[in-house]
Amino acid sequence: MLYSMRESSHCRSHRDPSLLFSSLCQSMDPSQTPSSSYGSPRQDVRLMTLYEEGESDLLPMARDRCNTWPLRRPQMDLTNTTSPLIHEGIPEERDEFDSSDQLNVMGLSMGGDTPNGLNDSSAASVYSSSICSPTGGSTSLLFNGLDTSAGNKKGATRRNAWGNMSYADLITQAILQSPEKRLTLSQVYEWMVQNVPYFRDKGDSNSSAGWKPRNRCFTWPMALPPSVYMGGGHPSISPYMGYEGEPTVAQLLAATPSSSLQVPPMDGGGSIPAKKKRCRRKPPDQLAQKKPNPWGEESYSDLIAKALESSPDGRLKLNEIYQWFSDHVQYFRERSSQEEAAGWKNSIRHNLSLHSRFMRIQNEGAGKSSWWVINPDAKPGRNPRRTRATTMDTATKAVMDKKRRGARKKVMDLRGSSSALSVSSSGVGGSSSSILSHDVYSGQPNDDSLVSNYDLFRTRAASTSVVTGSSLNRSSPTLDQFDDFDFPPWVDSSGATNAVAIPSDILDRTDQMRIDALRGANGLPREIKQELKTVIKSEPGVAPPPSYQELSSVRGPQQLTQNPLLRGQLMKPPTGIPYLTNLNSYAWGPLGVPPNSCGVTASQVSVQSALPIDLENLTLPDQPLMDMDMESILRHELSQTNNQLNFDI
Amino acid sequence: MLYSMRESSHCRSHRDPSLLFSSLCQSMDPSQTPSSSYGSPRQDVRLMTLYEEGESDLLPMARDRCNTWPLRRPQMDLTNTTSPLIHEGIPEERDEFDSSDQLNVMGLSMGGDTPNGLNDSSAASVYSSSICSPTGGSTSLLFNGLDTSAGNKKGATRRNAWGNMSYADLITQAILQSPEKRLTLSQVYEWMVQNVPYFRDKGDSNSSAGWKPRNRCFTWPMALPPSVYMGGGHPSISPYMGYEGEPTVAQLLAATPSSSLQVPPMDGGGSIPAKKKRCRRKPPDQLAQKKPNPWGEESYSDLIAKALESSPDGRLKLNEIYQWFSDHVQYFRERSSQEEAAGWKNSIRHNLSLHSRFMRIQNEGAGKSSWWVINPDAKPGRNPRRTRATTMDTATKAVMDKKRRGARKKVMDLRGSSSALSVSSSGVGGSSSSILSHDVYSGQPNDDSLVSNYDLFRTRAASTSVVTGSSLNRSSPTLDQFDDFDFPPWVDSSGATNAVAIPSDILDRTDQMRIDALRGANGLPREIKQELKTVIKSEPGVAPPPSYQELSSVRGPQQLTQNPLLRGQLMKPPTGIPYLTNLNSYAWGPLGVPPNSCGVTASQVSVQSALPIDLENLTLPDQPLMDMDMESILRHELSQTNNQLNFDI
DNA sequence: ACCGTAAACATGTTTACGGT
DNA sequence: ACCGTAAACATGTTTACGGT
Repeated sequence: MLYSMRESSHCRSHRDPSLLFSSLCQSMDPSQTPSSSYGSPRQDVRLMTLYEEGESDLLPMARDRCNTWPLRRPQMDLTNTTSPLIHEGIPEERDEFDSSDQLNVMGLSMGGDTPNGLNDSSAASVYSSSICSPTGGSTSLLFNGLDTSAGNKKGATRRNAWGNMSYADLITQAILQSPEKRLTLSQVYEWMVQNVPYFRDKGDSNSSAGWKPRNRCFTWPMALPPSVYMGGGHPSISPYMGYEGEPTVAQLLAATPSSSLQVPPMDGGGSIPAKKKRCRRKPPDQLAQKKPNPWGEESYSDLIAKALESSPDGRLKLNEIYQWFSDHVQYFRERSSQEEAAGWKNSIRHNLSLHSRFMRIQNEGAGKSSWWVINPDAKPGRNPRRTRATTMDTATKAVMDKKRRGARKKVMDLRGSSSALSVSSSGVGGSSSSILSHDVYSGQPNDDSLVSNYDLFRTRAASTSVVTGSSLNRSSPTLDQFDDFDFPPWVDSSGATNAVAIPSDILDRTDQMRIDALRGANGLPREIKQELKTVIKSEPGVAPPPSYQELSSVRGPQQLTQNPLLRGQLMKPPTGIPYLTNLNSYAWGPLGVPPNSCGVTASQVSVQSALPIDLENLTLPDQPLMDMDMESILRHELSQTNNQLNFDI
Repeated sequence: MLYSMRESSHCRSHRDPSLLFSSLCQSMDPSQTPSSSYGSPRQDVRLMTLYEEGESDLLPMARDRCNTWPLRRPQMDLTNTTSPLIHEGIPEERDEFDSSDQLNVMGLSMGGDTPNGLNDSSAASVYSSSICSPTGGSTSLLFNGLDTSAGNKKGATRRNAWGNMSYADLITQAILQSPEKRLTLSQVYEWMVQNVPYFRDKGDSNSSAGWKPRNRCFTWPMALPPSVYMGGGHPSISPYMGYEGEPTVAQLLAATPSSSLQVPPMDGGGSIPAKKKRCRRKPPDQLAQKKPNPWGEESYSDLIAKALESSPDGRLKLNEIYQWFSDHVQYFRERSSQEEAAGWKNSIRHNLSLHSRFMRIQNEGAGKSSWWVINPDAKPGRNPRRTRATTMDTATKAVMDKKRRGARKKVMDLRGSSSALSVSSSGVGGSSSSILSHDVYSGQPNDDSLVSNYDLFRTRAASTSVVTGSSLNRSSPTLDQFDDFDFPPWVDSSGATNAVAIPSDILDRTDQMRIDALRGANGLPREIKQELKTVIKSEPGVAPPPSYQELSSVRGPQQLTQNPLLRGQLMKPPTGIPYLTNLNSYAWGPLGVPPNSCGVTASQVSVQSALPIDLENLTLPDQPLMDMDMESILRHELSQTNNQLNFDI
């Protein structure tokens, strides 16, 4: 029999809504925390409840295989009805439909029996199509089939969250159990959802990101039934121009392979162009609310900034940002399942990378992701975005090319030089010299308001970013990026002023120390300030910011109470008492280091008291440095001093 | 008609071997350089030659969508016959066969005409099945079809390397042009190869990584024909247990969907278990040669180390490592096409991450990838691998868990603390203090041979890696990693010795400066040393290492000639003239800084002459520091000095 | 122009598994 | 046990595109 297009519905919910309900509950568990480390097991342990075979103590976690799954809301939210957004939101937005939807168009009944006598002699495995299949209602499936024949030396180890069977095994099963011994991908998905408990809560047509193999390109139209595209008789669709060979009789007789059971989306029923046109109409409810986003007024960028500012250290890792979203915004909390979160997580990453407002800071330690901080040079509030790709014709593109590269370079400098401003323990000792480039690089009287930290940033980045070129064959394509670097207007890109970038280039890079300096310089946490003041006030003399809790536990609270700098972490340091970690970008500024167009003088400032060598005689190249190895230059310059370096202090 | 299994061959080569030849030439162009920056266009420009429509000046590059494509050699190498490896190597290795191979089993002829009169009214677009279809021999296909109906305001921009059509468009075309209006993925691939010029050189059944959508899981058995798995009558294969509904008559009549035309692999013809068993038999030629790998004796790890050591700076970015492989090893050079390189590139990344022999160093600047260097603490030659995953049962796993975490943590420390040893410009000034932890951390007399740089590394990493915990809700899962950190045996993990990690923790992090220090400490480039000596000798007084070429061009060669340190970059610096960038780990050592179990003394060494403040009174926590925020501690400690910091030097 | 969303990548980490 | 290979991820960057 053939299902009619309209009356067909998703098999699972069609047959057993209660099961769908329970699996939805699972997938919406807001207590779930995102995973942090690469590939570590024991995450998503909640899924263990779906697993019904033994040896459940060390299940590999189920991980998100795709970051860009389109985040359509599941059609119903049965677990959390407190948020109007869920019901006002995206559910009706079905113009970008899933492949199984598309496959539904033709409709197709899948037989419950095995009509063809293919001789697969499956003695061991017992699969039951637990929900949809006419043969079974069992929700507990056995997965002892495919491995039993071979000596399963490793059978004790469960390879996947659903058991020992690989995807290949499962798919093989699915295919073998199909009448034709072949399935479309959608049919395979469906089979998985129906027959593997683990996937049962992942089978919504629009929430299968984690395990469906079409992980990266979700617009891939899986064996679209012709009617979807033919329906409107779209004139741009070309006819079949010929596939080699003649179709077999069987092919000609074959029906369409669809088995999913949902109706096509409501999007413009008449003409569906082959070139998929995204249509994202804001749902009427939300329109009425005038909220720009379903979660409220804030943009992603705003929320990220909020998250970062709410962190005592002003920094968060990507995962922590995710978590902040889940913890603080109901909309995202309600979409924290693996599948649902992929989209907004993608947006977070996108925004982090895109906005000059944010800056990435390397987090040392293998396998640890970076810190994200507020860019201290970003104007408070929403910042203009960095160059964003826009579709334009070639000519425009060519014209804009150089400009764009320059703009992007600036952003890269800004963001990449985070550590350039960091302060080291030697900085504590008073010999940090990053301020040099500030004074020096502007090439004019000490105009802090004009120059800002930006100069510090870009100087260093311009000089350090190119050392790549030292590979033997000079074939590294990365060098091309810097061929036509745009200098800021106040920088003489061909003169000696650039040469003084050297001192800033070899700056220390204590990233983590730097973070507070950033905040001190500009990006102080606004929202959180009052919040933490309150905390401090409520526990006078005892309450450190959360990040000091370990410290407190180690040393006892009394030592913390006497420390004004501790509290100062979240405020601008009082004038005259420079922030410890603020030396480079902040503390030196107020002290009025005299501007000098020669970086050597600045070197003196920071170095002379510590070093007996005479760095004033440094001869610096009179060309821009962006294609030079700073290391080499510095080494050379020091060699000019006749190696009279004396480190025996 | 049906092709018999044996006589069938790949359509393309079957019909037009010359075209296959030319496209193979394209895909094997060894001059191709790997891409470097994220998503930047203009890479793979060689593919432009395949593009035959206008507006070719700004084509988006074709990027590799999948990193893990199995690297089977194409069946023939027509462009480069100088290497015996190509012909001795993998070609016959066909046990891990591609999906289209599998689909071939049943054979299927695809008609060249459109037998069914589906009414798609394609007025604008003209597709020709240029190679395989009986209708066309044209190699130039027009892709103006699908977009013409809608106002193509943005039609001027080519969205993909092959034109404006999305993958979806193309697939839609393919499907619509099929007799049944449905295709398997393999058939879609085949259609693409046959009908889209861009993909013409990418259509080898085992080299389509870049554009085939099954990007991440290549073992996905795409609608395997039953015979592949049923052939041996494997007992573990269960029968079809029931798919909902009844099969249609058409389904029952339907033939298998295969259209590719190759024979199944030679792998164990009798019983092919559903659980795919990887069989990688070394080809006989290679066996005879006794070379462990088709490219020779070296492991990936060896080659990577060679690459790094051959770099004047001892560091390379991932892309540069790729390039080195392509440039220096014929086997890889011959496999430098996007598809073919995916596998060995994956292996390179795998090795980089896996071996403690390698260390990643953050490269500042947004969007720039890290430097990879030789871990100075790695023993020369092949290093024992870091903990590698082994399949084991749950009990063993549980037992080993803690141990493994400890071991892995060590590796992480080793690798993550790269920048801890870096030297800053302030280091140039003489106030770097990273050696402190060396003296101090060993907690015993100055025994360099025993302690090694490892101590430096791990101290810092242990103390800095945990600052994460400061997020407000303490829910960051990353903290869990450090719950049971294993200290090296010579470290008192609960005593005061750890406290002195502080000075090293707040070290400067001039990563790039650090690299030579690393080499000085241990990982000096062996192979390249003689090579570069030769260069220097052949051009006495003029020849700098490659990385100084820009410098040379800027300043003229004479300045370089006088610089012993320049040449010293690739050698250990002469005693008494410490490497400029070597201060932390190297230069201080020979000077014999007296060992002291209190880090404060070390601080004095580096700081006292530069700073008026008295850091000797630092009170340090008497607990291990790995769960503390160094920033906070330092700030606190400085606060103990009553804020009498004076930076006005 | 800004933004959310989707997507295509590059880079990096970890686990699995078969061959030796 | 080491290694090559495959694979499944996480993280980060960039482009595209539609809505406003």
